[in-house]
Formats: sequence, structure tokens, C-alpha cells
Amino acid sequence: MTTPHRPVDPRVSFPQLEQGVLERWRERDVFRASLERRAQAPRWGFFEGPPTANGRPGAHHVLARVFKDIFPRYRTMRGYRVDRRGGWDCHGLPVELAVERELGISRKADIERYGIAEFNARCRASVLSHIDDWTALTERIGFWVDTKHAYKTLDSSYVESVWWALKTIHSRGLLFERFKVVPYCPRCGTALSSHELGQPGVYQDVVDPSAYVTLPSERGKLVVWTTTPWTLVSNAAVAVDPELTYVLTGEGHIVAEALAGRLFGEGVAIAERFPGASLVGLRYEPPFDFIPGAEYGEKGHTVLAADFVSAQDGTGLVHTAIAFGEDDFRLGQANGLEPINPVAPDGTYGERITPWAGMGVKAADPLILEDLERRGLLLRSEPYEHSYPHCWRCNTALLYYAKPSWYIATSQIKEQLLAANEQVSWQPPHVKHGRFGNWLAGNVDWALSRERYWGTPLPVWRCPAGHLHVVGSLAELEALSGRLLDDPHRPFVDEVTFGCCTEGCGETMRRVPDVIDVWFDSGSMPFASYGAMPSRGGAAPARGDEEFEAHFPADYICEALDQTRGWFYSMLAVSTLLFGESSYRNVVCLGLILDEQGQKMSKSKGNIVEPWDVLERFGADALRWYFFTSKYPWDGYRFSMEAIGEAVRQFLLPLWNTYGFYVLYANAGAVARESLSLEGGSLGELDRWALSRLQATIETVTEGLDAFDATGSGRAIAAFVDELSNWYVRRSRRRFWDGEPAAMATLHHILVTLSKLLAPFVPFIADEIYENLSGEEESVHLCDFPEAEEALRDVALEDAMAVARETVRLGLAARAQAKIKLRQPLRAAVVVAAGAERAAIERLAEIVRDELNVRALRFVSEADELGEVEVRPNYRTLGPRFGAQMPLVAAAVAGLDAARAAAALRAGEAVHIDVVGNEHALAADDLLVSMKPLTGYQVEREGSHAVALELEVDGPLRAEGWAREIVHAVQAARRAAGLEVSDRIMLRLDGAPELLAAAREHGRYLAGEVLAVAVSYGPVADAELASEPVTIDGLTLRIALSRA
RNA sequence: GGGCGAUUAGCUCAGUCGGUUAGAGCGCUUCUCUGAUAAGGAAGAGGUCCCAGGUUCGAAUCCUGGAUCGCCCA
Repeated sequence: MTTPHRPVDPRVSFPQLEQGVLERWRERDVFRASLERRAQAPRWGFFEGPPTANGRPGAHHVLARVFKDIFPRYRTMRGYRVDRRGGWDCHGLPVELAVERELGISRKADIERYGIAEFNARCRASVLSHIDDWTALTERIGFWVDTKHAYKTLDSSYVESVWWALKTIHSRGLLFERFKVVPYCPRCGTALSSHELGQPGVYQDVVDPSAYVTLPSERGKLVVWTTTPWTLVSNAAVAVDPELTYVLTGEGHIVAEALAGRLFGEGVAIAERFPGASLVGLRYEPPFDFIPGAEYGEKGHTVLAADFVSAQDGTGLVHTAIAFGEDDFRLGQANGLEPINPVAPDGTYGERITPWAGMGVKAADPLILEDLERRGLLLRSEPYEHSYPHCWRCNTALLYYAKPSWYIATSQIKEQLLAANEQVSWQPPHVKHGRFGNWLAGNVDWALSRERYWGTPLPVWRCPAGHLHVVGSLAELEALSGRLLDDPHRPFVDEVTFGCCTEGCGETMRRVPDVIDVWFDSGSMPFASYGAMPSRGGAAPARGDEEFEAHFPADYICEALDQTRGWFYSMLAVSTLLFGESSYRNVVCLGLILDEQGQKMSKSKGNIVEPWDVLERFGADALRWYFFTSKYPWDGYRFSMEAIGEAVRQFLLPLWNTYGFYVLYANAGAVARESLSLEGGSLGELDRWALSRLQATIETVTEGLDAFDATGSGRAIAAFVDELSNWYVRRSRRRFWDGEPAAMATLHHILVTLSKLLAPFVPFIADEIYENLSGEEESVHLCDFPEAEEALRDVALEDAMAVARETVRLGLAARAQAKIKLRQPLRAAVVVAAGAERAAIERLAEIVRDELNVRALRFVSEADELGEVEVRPNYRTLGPRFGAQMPLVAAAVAGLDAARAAAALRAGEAVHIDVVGNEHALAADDLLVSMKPLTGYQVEREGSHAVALELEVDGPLRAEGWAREIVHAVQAARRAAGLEVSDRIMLRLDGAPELLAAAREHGRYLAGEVLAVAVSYGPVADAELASEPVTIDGLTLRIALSRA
């Protein structure tokens, strides 16, 4: 007979094993088979948020990818078709920056000198060069996603879909150009969108010089405060709150009354008090005269009324530079002031600012302060620490500029965005109405355009007369211009011109040279990944409708929490703009991965843990298990090698050993796989218990995974594996040695079922176990997910076993206290328990007896030789009933005759107590009855039951204990001699007569335990394998054995 | 300055509907078991449940305020 299973190596290398499994998946093309099997099944949709593949993937990417994997695997096993298509985000500044570094250039002028065509060609090559790193890691961690047919945001068809989207949005009047103050990166030469400001690390605490500057006027010296002294050169006005009270100090300074004390000391002399309104229209001398007031407009260099002035900090008078602030710009518009910007696009002063022309504005801050000081206008200057935005990629401090920029009017569809979000289920739930909901509620228009090179070109053409045309496809562009582009990127698209589409206008239309925000690219993936122009969008004819409709919306997406303002938003915004609903139904937000010190991992800090190191040392399953079960993923991780090692020790090895144990005995007994059956009524209590626990576990895991809770589900499996290994298998060992079919069938069934439960979590080990134990399918990943079988569930048995295990625990504790080894049998354990507990222990008495190594169990349930009854109030039932009288009730219960009360309750009668003169009846539920042990016994108790041991050891018990010690010593000798577990031996014993007598007395037991075909007594011969002599209770024993 | 979240043993984390002795794992000490185990079991040490108020018969849990940390926004 051949052995049914491959032998299992107890010293397995998981990384090596995983390579073998990967090989098998490749050979059998298991991923594809898993999809084909569900080809006709109902769909369950998943969208992969495309990573930017311009760098090597880190541990945080692995986190996202394993969470992107587990639920689609699970749903596939649950019978759904889960198409999983990978994607790559190809455009954008990160890619441009990498190429800039490669070329050793850093400015837009450099790029244009180098040539946009060549520059973009390098961008394309750069982004493609990293995809191999990603696909290798993706495969190694077991993330099943189709990378062969991955979508790329640079594909012509993708770009066309995005054009279609923008044309559709424009046709609804939601795409427009507007002058607006935007955060602007002078190094990159472009504005940043609000969600780019949402990238991690953008806001940094910096110290800037703050300045209190005096501006002379007829009424006195206006004192203004600013943290951006460089903007003072273009001061256009001063803003005040008309309703706030202002004062003129004895020294002629004008400030808000509320702030005068803070600025000049509490005792400052006040010459005059007046409302802000009285200052409005006042003309003052500007801090610098580079730009005359008239150039701004009629109200240049006058005091204006504003609604944003606060008396919280500063002076209550706000320096206003129209071009450099959101509030400033609005105020300027309201008062007819021009946004004159004396700063060049590269962040340096222009020619008009004579002394500092060509100098970076921030660098000029101290020079400006010096100049003011010299002219006696600087009242005070002090360092001011605040959080200030920086460019998310190049880390340059951003400037706020008024610039023309293209927008999508998302604020006009805010209500729809909020409504769409209501249909989305978030994990963790607080994100929905918290961080994300708040963000939506404060929605501002989407700043779409970027004055850059490598990106989806903005499909807007304009003629000198200002007429616009938005192009929705390459075909449309060809129809207009006669040119068919095979690459829609810059600079080729820039060269395409055509006659103005407006009737009667003879001008030529040229493309607005901007590219668009990459987040619009990735937010368009639900349709653009198919090159689709869905008919749902309205205006354009349907293209790719079928693919789009089949996959929209996704049931599940998953990214890190920092995507709330990134992809989560762009996905919601784009699909709400076009289709009026969210493109996803469920989201899981992942937290950040911190290093051991609790620091965030980031490229700039250089503390990234290299995932390959983890994979080579512990394997993908260990890493996956750690991510799934160590904590809820949105709380973030403290990542370390030790933590992963713990996942191996705590879970993977016990699992593996349980599996190895089964295979060892299945092979030893050569159990035929077909003969394994749970039918026939031969199952013992333990078998039925383990099977019942398994059903409960299946239920918990299924509920958890349905609710996107991998953590709770994984932990439930871990708890079950622990019970299986440390109770079921341990208690059943002898039955496995004997090859008992019921035990074999039970463990086999459990392990195969476990492999299916574990398949979404640890796909490698699960498949290895499945393949070796069942192999019915080519892979566990082709199986259906297990369903709990009610017939195998026995809750009463589970409860009974819990009580029995507790009893054993108490008994073992009692033994440890008495310092009597477990091998020494004792006559009896006396168990104090009543009611259901007693019934449970009696039901499982054999197990308890055997675990405790006692001949008999005796029960006491009343106040007799062991314990005394104790009654305590049950606050859970009595609390609501008595409320504030509860302390009196507790006192009354304490005053009861416990024995009589317990007896009454046992007899089904009520117990009566007196509370301030009123009698109340207490039922069995209202009192907790427990046994209180008498002193002088070796008793361990907890809660309502206790276990005592009879400690007296007589001759026969002593002999039996010795026999067990001898067996133990012989087993050690067998192992030392390197025998197989099934080898039979010839055994010879010599030594203390008492020990030999015990061995003789228990000769059959001894021979049976150690597989001796013959046992002889007397001096050990040279030819035999002899071990070192051992000592038992101070007596010597010599053991000699040889293979029979 | 505003929003969201967190804070429980040396470390990593549980803690259900508010119920009176707050748990697990790791680590440490002592003991123990072993025909699978790198494992298992028992005991011990280790707690201001961040702080202060409040609600309640009763608060780690609910409310208010504060502290610290993280993330996000301005």
C-alpha cells in the first residue's frame, strides 16, 4: 500500500514552500481557472486603484495589495465572478521629476530647451521600467490580479475616454477657466489642486518672520500684521472689520481695541475709540511705492471693509495683496482692485521691484524687513511658527498666486456628491461622515489644469477671439483638423490646429497648452480603463458600453486613508459628474505603516522596510497573516521583523504541526483516503465537539468577511486552530496512534475545511495543505467556501467542553500547588459543581479523569466535606429592578443563610429578602450560588466551581506512577536511539528492585506503550543499545533497547 | 485655529448591551508535560484602564472639559 500523503517536513521553510506553490499555480494556471469557473456567475466588482509605478514598491504597498486580494478571493470562493484587472498610473509630476533628476535639470525652461517630445518619451520609458518590480512583488505576495492586461493611463484609448469625460462635463457647463488664487509651486511652475494639498507631508511646520508694520495716514499710524513680508511690496489695501472697535493710542497707533493690550501692554494710553466703519475709505501711505495705488484701481491704498478680519490675532487690520491670497483676491474683486502680480512664474521678483529683482521672494523676507526698519515703519518683528504648505513632490514652499486656471464646478454638484456618499459603506465607518463627509461638505471647485508636460492634454482648443471647443475623441479631432494622432500626448497634440468652430469666426483654434491633474486620470478608470465612452454620459455615442456596464460600480475598493482626498474623492467626483452615482459601494481604508519607533515610513526619511527582506525570511503568508490579524488595519501598524516572526510562531507553525501530525499517522496507518467518512455514528464526543467548533468558526468567518472584517475572521480561525491543536489533537493522540477511523476522518475533514477557510488569508499554505490532503480540485482556490452545517453543530456539547476544560485547568493548578507530578496517578479528584456544570463534567468525566490522571471523579454540590455555599447578588438582573436600593439589596443578600437559600433555590422556591420593610422574592436568576472551599484541602476554585485532589499516594498508586516514569524514560531512550515512532523494540531494564517490581507489575502496559515485543530484566549486555542511567524518585534505572 | 481617530500590564493588542475580581500573546521567574510541535500546561511578578469632573445603585465602557500622540484641513 502506498502512503496517501507526501511526508510533511516539521522544519519547513515557508518561503521555499511558497515558491513551490507559485510554480504549481503557474503550471496549472490556477488564477485563470478560478475566473473561468465563475465565468457565468453573478459578478462582484473590484477596481484596482492604479499605483504610480515610478518607484519600487514598499511595505505599505504590500498592505494595500493583500487587502485588495483577500476579499476578491473570498467572493470568488463564494461563487461570484470577480474580474480583477491591474492598472498603472503613468502620468504626472512624480514621473517628470524622476526624469528631471535623470537629466540633471530642474526648471521648465530646461525641459523646453531639451525638447518636450524627447522629454515625454523619457517619461514614458521611465514609468514602464518600474512595472516589472511591481508585477514580481504582486505575484510573490499572492495578489491575484491581471497584470498582463493591466490598463495604463497613458494609453491613447484611456486618454480619449478622459477627453470624452471632459467634453461631457463641459457640455453641462461645468468646465470653465477662472482667475483664482491658487497654491503655486514656483519650482514646478504649476498650480496644485486641493487634493494635491491633501497629500501627506504637504503641510510642514516652518518658522517665518512675522512683521508688525506701521502705515501712516491722516488719522494715525495703521498697524498691520503679516507672516509673508514678501507680499508687502504689492500691498494694495488694508482690511478692517467695520463692526469691530478700534483705538488710537497715545503714541498714534491704530489697532483693534481687543488687541491693543497684547501689542502695547495693558496700561497703554487710549486717545480715541471708534468703530472700524469710520476708517473705511481712509487713504494711507503704502509700505513700498513700486506700484502706485492708482494702478490697482480707485480704492488702491485705502482702508476697506471685509468680513474675514478677526480680533483673534494680529492687529485687527489686515495687509491685503490682491494677487497673493484667497481673501485678498475676493476683497479686491469686490472693490474693483486689480490683481497686480510683480512676481515672475519662477517665484522671483520681476523688474518693477528694483532692489530685489530676480531674487526668490521668500529669500527676500529679511531684506524687506531691514528696509522697513531703516525707514522706521517696522514696529516689531518676531519669528512665527506655523504650518505651511509645500509642494508634495519637490518640497518647495508654495506661494499663493492669482492665476488663470481651468476648473470643474464640483461645488455645484455638492449635494449629489453627498448623496452618492450615502450609498457607500465605509470601513472604518467613521470616515464616511467624518473625514470624507466633512471634506465633501466643504467642497470647492476642482482645479484641473497643470502647466506641465507629461499628462493627459487638456482637450480645449481656443481661437484668438476667445471661442472654445472641447474635443471628445481622436476621431473628432481628425474630423476637425484632418490629422489623426497615434499619440495624443504633448507636443504632438499641441501642433494640431483647425478653423474656429464658431459660425462666422475665421480664426484658427489652438490647444490651451495645459495638461490635466493626474487624479482626474485615475478617477476616470471605471470607464477609461476600457477606453469606454458610456452612453450613460449622454452627449457622446456609446463606446465600450458593455464592458463598462458589466463592471460598474465596483463592490469593493481599498486604499490607504491618505486617499480620502485622492482617489476616493476623484472616483466619487468623476462618476457623480458623469453618471450621478458613486463608482464604488464598499471601501476599506488602510492606516499608515509606521516603523518600529512609530515613525511614518517615507522615501524622504529613508526608513522604508524592504518587503523582499520580509518575504525571503518569513514568506508571504506570514506577512499577510500579520497584516490581517495583528490589528484592525485602519489603525496603522508598527512594523517590525519580530512582529512578523510572531505571526509564524503563534499561528503558522501550530497549524503546520497539526497538519504534519495528521499526515504522519495517516501515512503510518496507511489510511485510504476513500475510507475516511464522518458517517456511521462512530464519532466520539471529542470528534463531535471539534466538528461543532468548526461550524461555529465557519459562521464567524463568513459573517466577518461579508462585512469586510478580515481581522475578526482571522482571529476566529486562530482561536479554532489553537483549540484543535492543544485540545482536540492532544486529547486524541492515542486514537491516532491506533489509527482509529473516526478520529482520522474527523481531523482530515477539519484540516481540509480549514484549508478552504484559510485560502483567502494565507493562499500558499492553505493550498499546500489542501493539495496534500485532498487534491480533489487542482487548487483550494477553485473550491467553494465552506458553509456551516447545522447537523454538525452541538452548542450544548461546546458549553460542556468549556466547563470540562475549566475543571481540568483547576485540577492542574491544584496539582502544581501540591507539587505532585502529573505522571503520578491519584485516587480521586473531588469536583465542586452543581446543576448544568456538574452535568457537563459528568458527561465528559473520562476526559477530565484522564487529563488529571486520577482514578475517579467525585462530585459534591452541597455544603459538605469540601466547601461551603456562598450566595452573591446578580447585579445584572437585580440592578434594573432595585435601582438606587441596590446597596441595601446587596446587604440583605449578604445577610442570608447561604446554605438554606441555596437549598431553597435548588428546590425551585423563591428566597425572600427584606429591604426597608418591604419583602421581595428573589428567583434563581437573581442569586449567584458558588462553592467556597474549606481550608486544609488542596483546592483550586474559580467562579462557581472548584476542584480538590486526594493527595494520599498508596503502594499501588506509587507503583503505577513509577511505571509511567519508566515508560517516559524508555521513550526518551527510544528517541535518543533515533528510532522511528513505529519501530518495535527488545527492551531490557536493570536497576533498583522497587522500580523493576513496578515495571513487572505493569508489564503489559509498559510493553504496549513503548512498542516492546519483549521485556527482560537483568544486567545490560554489551551488544544492546544502552542509555545513560536515569533516576526516578531517587532510584536508579538502566535501560537497554534494540530494534526488534 | 478646526475636524477625525487613538491612549488599557515592560511590549503588541482584546475588552459585547454599563454589572461590581479588566483579559490574551510576547518577554521575565519557578515548575511541568511530550509517539507531532520551533510547541503545550500551571503558578508568580507586572494595572492610577491618560487626567479631572459629571450621569448612574454601578463607568475601562456614556457625557463634558483637559492632556498627549497620529492623521487631515486652514
